[in-house]
Amino acid sequence: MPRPRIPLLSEDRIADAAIELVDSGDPFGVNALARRLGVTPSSLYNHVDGRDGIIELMRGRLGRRYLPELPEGAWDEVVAETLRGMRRLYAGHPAVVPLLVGKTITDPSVIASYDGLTTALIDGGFPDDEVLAVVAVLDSFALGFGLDLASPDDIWQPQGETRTLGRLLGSAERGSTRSERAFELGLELLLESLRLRLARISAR
Amino acid sequence: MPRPRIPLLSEDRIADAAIELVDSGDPFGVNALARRLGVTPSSLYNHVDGRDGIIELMRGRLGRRYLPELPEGAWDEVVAETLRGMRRLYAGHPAVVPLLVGKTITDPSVIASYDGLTTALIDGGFPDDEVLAVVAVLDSFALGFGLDLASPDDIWQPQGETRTLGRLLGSAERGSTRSERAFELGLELLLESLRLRLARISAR
DNA sequence: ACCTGAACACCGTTCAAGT
DNA sequence: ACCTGAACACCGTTCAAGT
Repeated sequence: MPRPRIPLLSEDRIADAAIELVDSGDPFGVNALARRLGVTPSSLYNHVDGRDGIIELMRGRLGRRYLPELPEGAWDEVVAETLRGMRRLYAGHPAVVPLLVGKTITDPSVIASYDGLTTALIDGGFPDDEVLAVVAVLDSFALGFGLDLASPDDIWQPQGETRTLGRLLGSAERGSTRSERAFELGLELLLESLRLRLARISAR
Repeated sequence: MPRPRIPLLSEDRIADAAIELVDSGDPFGVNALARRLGVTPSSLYNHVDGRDGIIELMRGRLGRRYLPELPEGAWDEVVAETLRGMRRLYAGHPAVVPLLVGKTITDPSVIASYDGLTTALIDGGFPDDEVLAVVAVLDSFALGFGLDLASPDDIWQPQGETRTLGRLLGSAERGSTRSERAFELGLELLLESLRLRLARISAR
């Protein structure tokens, strides 16, 4: 079946299938993705810039679905809203997180989300030369969390005796509840001290 | 050269060569590692449990080099000391960070480090059912930072106009200085509000 | 016990050929 | 413009053979 009248593939169809593939628990790969789309691996290269290109498409597709565009309100509301969006994205699709790390972000809607964050912080009164550091902190926190969600159920597997860790792991809440609590705790901690810091800056 | 009188390989030699390989910027792989060790890929399987096994060996080797064992002092000193150890580890070997994520931690010395963290928090007065969440927050933060260090120089690459992000990126400090400042900022923020939280808990 | 070399199934990517 | 099928270089892993 060469050159069908209406194309079998498109960027969106490829991105959606890729997300489905990864969500299903199967390892991500160009060949597996092609199989799922009922198509030859080489066909994909008519639409997409290789493996990394597909991953960037996934990022964009998910960003548009989960991240607020043009968030409004006070800086701390924007921060909370954006980070919660990231958390929902990562929680909904944990297995994609490891694919996203360490790759340059180009997707416009995701860029827009970070732009919203920086704009809110500037408008809120944080100094120019500090905003990117704050964004890096927030982003690291969220990403680290996403990876926590993507991790195997037992992140730590002590082989011998421990003083405290083993005991706590035994009685620990599992999975998403525990993780959501930890996330909200971290967000609260970060926001609280950011407010404090801003107050000190403003007082100068 | 089959079966030399003294073995060519050992876990430590393999781990060190793997770290060297990744630090050099070449992509990690069993074949590349074998080449660097002057050995056939299949030889490695006499010492090591495949690709993932090698990665866990790297974690252990680096953990022993950078993480405090049996840290002493107040809980917040232990937290700061441990996180700074992680930061130095990640900063010294950023390219290994992406390999470590999402894999179960079994190496005893790394386990011991997390055990030290949980023990310090318990001793400091944090309640049993909150400590693992706090550790998850701290770990997420550090790991996110490691990944930030491992990221390409331009994490964000806006294609079109932005309101703020583009301008800040233009005047941003680059590389490790910026990253270290952001790390210290984040650590400060987290510790400050953890202290606040603990004070509230104790006051109850 | 520890290394080699051949073999295996699989990976991402390129490209000529077809319509 | 968009798909196929063959081909390429490379990947991690297994295993019999050698000492």
